[in-house]
Amino acid sequence: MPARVTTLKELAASLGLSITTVSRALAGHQQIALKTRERVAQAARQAGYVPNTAARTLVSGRSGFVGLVLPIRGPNLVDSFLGEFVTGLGEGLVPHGTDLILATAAQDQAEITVLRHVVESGRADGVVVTRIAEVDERLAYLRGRGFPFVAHGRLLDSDFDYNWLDTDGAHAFGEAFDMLYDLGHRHFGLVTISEPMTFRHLRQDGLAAAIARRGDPSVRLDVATAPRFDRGARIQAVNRMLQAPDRPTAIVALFDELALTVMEEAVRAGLNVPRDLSVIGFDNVVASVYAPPGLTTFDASIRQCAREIAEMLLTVIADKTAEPLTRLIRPTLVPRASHGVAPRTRS
Amino acid sequence: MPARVTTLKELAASLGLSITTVSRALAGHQQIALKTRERVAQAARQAGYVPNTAARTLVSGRSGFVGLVLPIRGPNLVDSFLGEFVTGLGEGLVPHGTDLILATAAQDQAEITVLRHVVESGRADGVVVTRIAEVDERLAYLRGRGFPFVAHGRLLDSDFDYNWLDTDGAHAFGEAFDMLYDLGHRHFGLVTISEPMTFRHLRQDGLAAAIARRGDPSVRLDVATAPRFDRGARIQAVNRMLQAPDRPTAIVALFDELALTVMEEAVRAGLNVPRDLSVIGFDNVVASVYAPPGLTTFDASIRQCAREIAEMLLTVIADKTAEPLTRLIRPTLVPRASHGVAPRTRS
DNA sequence: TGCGAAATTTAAAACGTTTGCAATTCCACA
DNA sequence: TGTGGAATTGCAAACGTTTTAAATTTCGCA
Repeated sequence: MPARVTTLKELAASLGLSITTVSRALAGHQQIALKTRERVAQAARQAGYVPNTAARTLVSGRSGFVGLVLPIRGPNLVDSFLGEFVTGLGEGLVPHGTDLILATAAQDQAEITVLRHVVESGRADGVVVTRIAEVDERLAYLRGRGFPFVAHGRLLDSDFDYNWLDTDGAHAFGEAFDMLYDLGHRHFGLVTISEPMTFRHLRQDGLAAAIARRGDPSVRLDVATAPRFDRGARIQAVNRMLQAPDRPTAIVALFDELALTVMEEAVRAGLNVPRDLSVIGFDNVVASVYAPPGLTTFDASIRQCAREIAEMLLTVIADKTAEPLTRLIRPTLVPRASHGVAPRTRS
Repeated sequence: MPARVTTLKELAASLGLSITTVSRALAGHQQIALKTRERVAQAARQAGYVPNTAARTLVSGRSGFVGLVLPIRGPNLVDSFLGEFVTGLGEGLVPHGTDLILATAAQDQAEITVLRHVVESGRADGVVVTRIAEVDERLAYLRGRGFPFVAHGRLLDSDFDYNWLDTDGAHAFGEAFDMLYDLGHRHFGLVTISEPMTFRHLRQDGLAAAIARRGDPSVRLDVATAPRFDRGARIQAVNRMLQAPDRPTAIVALFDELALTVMEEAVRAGLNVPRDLSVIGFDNVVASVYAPPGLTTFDASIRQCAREIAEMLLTVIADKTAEPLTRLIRPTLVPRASHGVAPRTRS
C-alpha cells in the first residue's frame, strides 16, 4: 500500500484547525498559541508530514537548491576532483537544509545553455561555476541577471566584482621555484595546457614572478604546451622538452596528470627522477602517492574549498546586496621524492 | 538590470492569446492551429521563456528530478567512484531532460532520513540507491511506498522483486581464482571488510564457488577482515596474513584500496610482487596503474553502469507497473603485473 | 456585566503552470 | 444567407504552500 503523501490540508482537517494556523504553527510563529504549536508539531511528526517542495518554492520564490552544471568531461576522468567537490559542497549545504542540483550538459550543448535553463526555470537559488575560462560567458550572464553565484577560480581581469574562491596557484608555483632554485636548479621547464583556462596563466605568472624576484639572469625557463585531453600530443610535447640537447633539470607541471606523464616519459628516456630531473606537480591526486618515486606536489584541499564555496553561496543568496566575497586559499606543499638537488652541469 | 523571468502570462499577453493556448501551443498540441503554434514558439524563443519548474511540478506531480543520497564518507576519498557515478547518471538522464539531485546526509543523520525527505517532499520522481547493506531499510522503505528506484547492487535474498544493476563480482572472483590456480597457486588469501555490505558476500561466495568447482582438496583459503575506514586495523590484518609462517601465495582483495595496502605491506616485508606473492584487486582505480608493479584488477566501468542505471530508472518512472528490471554486468579483467606463477613451495 | 485591547485564529489571494470543459470562430455546403 | 460541425481558443479549477488582512475569541479591568 503506497502510503499517500500527507498535505497541509489533511493535517489541518485532522486537527480541526485551518491550513493557515497549521502552516504558521510549523513555522514556529510566536503569534500561534504555544499549546497549539506543540499540538501541531506532534501531529505533524506522527503523520510524517513533509512539506511539498514545489508548492513552497512556487510561493516563496526559494527553491532550496543550489546548482552545479557538470562540465562536459572527456572519456577518462583521471582524478577524484568531481567526487571531492560535490562532497564538499554537500557538507557545506546540508546544515542549511539546502540540496544540490547537478545539471549535465548534453554532448552537443554549451554549458551556458544548461546554466541558463537552471537559472531561469527557478530550479536553483544560486549556482557554483567551476573551471573559469579566459573569456567566460557564464560569469557575464550571471552577473547580468544579478543571479547569486560563486566562482571556483577567477577571471584574469574583470570590470565587475563577483564572489570567488580560488587556489593560490601563483603562490604555489613561486614556492616551487624557490625551493628548486635553492636546490641549485637554474634551468626550468613548465608543462602547461593550450586550453584557455585562467588558472594556467595565474600559475605561470606566479612562476615568472618568482623568477623575476630572484633577479638571477642565469635562470632559464622553457615552456611546453599541449591540449588537455590529447594524450598523444602531451607525450610528444613532454618528449620534445626531455630530448632537447639542453634539457631543464627541473620541470614544473600545471597539474599532477601532466607531471605523471613527465615522470613516465623521463623513465622511458632512461632518466632517473629525482637524480637527473626534478618534477613537481599540482593537485595531489591519489596516483601521485603511488607513482614512483612519489610525486612532490601541492594539495589544494578541494573538499574543504568546496565546502567554503557552499557557505559563501548561501551567504550571497541570503543577502544579495552584500559586498563581494573573495577567498584565496594557499595550497600546501606535499614534499615527496620527485625533487632533489640539481644534477651537476653537463658540458 | 537583473532581467526578470518571463512567465506564461506575460507571454500570452504579448501575443494577445490566452494562457491556455500558449501553454498548449508550447506543448505541441495538435488542437492548436499550426500557425499559432509557430507564432508562439517564435515568441517564446525570443523572450527566452523557460517554464517554471515549481509550478509545473506542482500541477503535474512530476519534478523532472532523480535523487541520489550521498553516502556519508570518511575523510579520505581515495577513488573517483562518486565522480564517475554522477557523471554516468548525468549522461543517462540528460537525453530525457531530467536532472540529478544530490542530497547529503548530515553527520549525525541516517541516510534513510534524508531519503525519506527527498521522497516525501516530492523533490524527485525516483531515486538511485547505492552500497546495499545486508539488511537495508532503504529498499524496504521504497518498496513499501511504491516509489520508483534502482539499486546499484543487490540484496542477498529478498522476499520482493525490485530493480537493480549489479557488477558480477562473484564471476570476477571466480575468474581470478581460476587464473591463479592455473598459475600454480594453491594457497589463497582473501582480504575483506567487516562492514555488512552485500557485495563482500557475493564476491567471497564467488571465490568459494570457484574453489568448490575445481574440486581440489589441496586448495586452501585464508580470510583477513578489517573495518573499511580504519587504516591501522587494515594494515594489521594484512600483516597478520603476510607474517604467518605459512602465508598464501596469492591474495585477492575485495577492492583495489585493500590490494594496494597488501602490495605496500608486502614490499615492506621484503616480499617481491609478483615473484613471492600475487595480488589481485577490484575496481581499477587510477592508482592501480601507478602502484608498482601495476595492480592486476577488474574494471567495472562505473560510468557506464551509472548511465544504464539512469536509463532503467527513467523506464521505471515512466511505467511503474513494469516488470522489475535487473542487469548483471560482468567486469573485465585488467591484467597488469601484480600476478604471476606461484613460487616454488617452501619446506 | 460590559468594554476594549490583546491574543489567537481564519478566509482568501497569490505563486505559474496544466487541463477538463465550454465557448467562440471558421468554413463548406445547402 | 443560413446552418451544422469541425477547428480553434479561452475560462476556471486545481496543485500545496505562504502571507496579508480581517475576523473571532479571550481576558483584565472598570
